[in-house]
Formats: sequence, C-alpha cells, structure tokens
Amino acid sequence: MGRSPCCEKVGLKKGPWTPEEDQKLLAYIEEHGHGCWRALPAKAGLQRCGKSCRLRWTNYLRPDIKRGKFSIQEEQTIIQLHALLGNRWSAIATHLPKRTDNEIKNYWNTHLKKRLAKMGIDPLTHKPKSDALSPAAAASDHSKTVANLSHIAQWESARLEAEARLARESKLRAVAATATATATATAASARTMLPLLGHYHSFWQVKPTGAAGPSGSTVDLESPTSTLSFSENLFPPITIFEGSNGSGSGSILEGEAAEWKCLSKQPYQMFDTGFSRDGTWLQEYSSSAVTGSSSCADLGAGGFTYLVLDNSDDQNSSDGCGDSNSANGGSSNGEGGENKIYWSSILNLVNSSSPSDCPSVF
DNA sequence: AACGTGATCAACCGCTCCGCC
DNA sequence: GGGCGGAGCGGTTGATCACGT
Repeated sequence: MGRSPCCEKVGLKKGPWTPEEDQKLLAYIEEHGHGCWRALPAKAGLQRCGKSCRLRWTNYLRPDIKRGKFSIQEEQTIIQLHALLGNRWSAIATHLPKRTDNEIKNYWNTHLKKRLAKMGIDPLTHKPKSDALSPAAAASDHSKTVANLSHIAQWESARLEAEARLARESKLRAVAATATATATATAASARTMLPLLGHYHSFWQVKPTGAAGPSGSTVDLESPTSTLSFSENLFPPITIFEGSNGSGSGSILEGEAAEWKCLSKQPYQMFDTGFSRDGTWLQEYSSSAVTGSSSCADLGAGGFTYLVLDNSDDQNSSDGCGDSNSANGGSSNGEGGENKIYWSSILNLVNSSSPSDCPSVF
C-alpha cells in the first residue's frame, strides 16, 4: 500500500510557478507569515499544495536568498562541510548564509562532485580513489589501506567531535568562513577546523591521481593523532605539497596529472585567498614556498590545512581545468584569461620546521 | 535548420522526524 | 506508548537551455 500523496486534492497545480503565483504567495506571507503551510494555499488563493508553497518560498521567494555563482569561499565551505557532514544539505546550508540546501545540493551534484571525481577524489569519502593510483602507488595501496584503517576510528572521533561542535556552536560558521576566506585565521579558529581539515591532511599526503612521481613511491600516512591532541600539539606538523606539471615552473597546483613535491620545510605564509583568477596569488605562493622567503610572522599562531578550489568553470576551454593541465606547459600565469589552477593545498605550518617532516613520497 | 547530447536547476516525491493528542 | 499530521530533508526527475554535429 503506497503512501498517500501529500496533496489528496486533485486538480492542484504542479510544475513551474508563474509570476502571478509567486506574487500571491509573496503577498500573503509578507502580510500574514506562512503559518500552517497546509492551510496557506487556500488562504492565499493558490491552487497548490502547502508543500509546494513551502518549497517555493524557502528555495526561491525568500528575500534573504542569495542567487548566482558560488564564490570560492562558498565552494571551500561546501566541500569542507561535506567532508564533515556528508549529504546533510540543510546542515551545510546553515553555514552558508543566504544559500538554500537545494541550491547547495544542486551545486554539489552538478559541479563539485564532478570536480572532485575528476581529480581522483572520491566525492563520498573525500579521499583519493585507490584505483586512480599508479601501479606502483597501487602496490603500496595495501599498506596505505592498513594505515588508514588503523586511523579510521580516530578520524571518526575527530569527525564526530567536529560535528558536535557544529551542532553546539553556531559561531563556527563565522569561524570557518574566516578561516577559509581570509589568511588571518586565529589559532583558535584553526583549532576548531582541525578535525575537519585533518581529513584532508590525510588526502594531501597521498600522491594524487596521475602523479608522475618515481615508481615505488610510498606514502607515509602519519598518525592523525596529533590533530586530536590539541592541548599538547596544537598545530601538528603538516606536509605541504606543491603540484606542478613537471616543468619545474608554473607551479600548477592541481589534482590530476600533477607532480607533487613536498615543501614542508618551514612555515609558510598563509596567503590571502582573494586571489585573482589569473593565478597570480599562486605564483606568489610558489615562489615563497620554494625560496622559503615568506614572512613567517604572518602566520600568527595559526597553522591549518587550507584547500583552495579554483572557481573557474571553464571546463570546456582548451586550457581549462582538470586533466588538460598536464599538457598545458605549466603556465598558470594567467596569460590568456582563465587560469588552469584547479586545486591547491596550502598548508600553513607552525611546528613543522624540518624537511624531515616530509613523508617519503618522493 | 534540425537533431542529439549534456548541463543546469526548479520542483516533486517519498521518507523521517517531531510535536501534539 | 501509539497514532496522527505537519514540517523538513535528501534523492530524483524533468523542463529548459546551450552547444556541437
């Protein structure tokens, strides 16, 4: 026996809303509030079911809805929160002001999920797909898996802890937004984000899809315990990877077909994320990372993992994002318009002061 | 111009949760 | 405690558009 439909009444209109219907709904809610959704359509003179009205209001007509393209910061937040919360769109939406869960869900399904998949990251687990590794890397997959398994409980603890924080602390949104949107995150905010970001910490220590590193490369998944022991080790050593296309220049940080170098020799400046789409900021990052000349004073006390997702959506362009990067000569200098930077990981270090912090990836 | 294909997103469907009686 | 109804959530659909052939 099937469930009875939400609208028993036949003859109720379905499908796209007309401007007239929108106007009726808007006018009624502005004057009376929505009250009981089920009773609203009749009162508002709409041939719709209450559910449809509620959906139309929450997803479209509400005055505090921001429409249009998602910003880089919003993308970052979605990805990071998705790593934490999974497909709990409404929970994610609470941390993205003026965005609806439906919009976030759609954006994830149509943009971000594909982007992650293209990078060799499982959108469900936010971990690299094992089948995307090179044979040599795949050979070490077992040990990595074992290593991963040994830490799953810890990761889950971190995840649950962070989730509890999310539930308890509405202010996290501001913290997360600050942490991801600016380069001036405080140590406290970084600490708040660590359980989540540690998840990506795990990822960034794994050779990415199509990486051109030496065969036999192994990945030393260091214990994430440090991310949990905040009191003793507030900012655990984190490994920085710089991705390039192998040309030694250009410094494309991109998930696919990139050669990755460990750069975690010393603290690096956390760069402002207000970068232009021509990739200028990344050049700056690269330069500083290689020379180690960045101003560590800018670090403050903070150190946290930072993921930057390029906002470019020119996937069809000849030099667009994704797998075309490996063949574009490494030019990320923005010449020719859209950049080619797709993903990067900027890991801001405090405690890591020795090259030995680098795992034996290469 | 016609057609096919893929992307996008508003809207729907069915389920769960929760409060009330 | 159990039934009921409303609200909310997440998965999915389908209309529309853009683009390529």
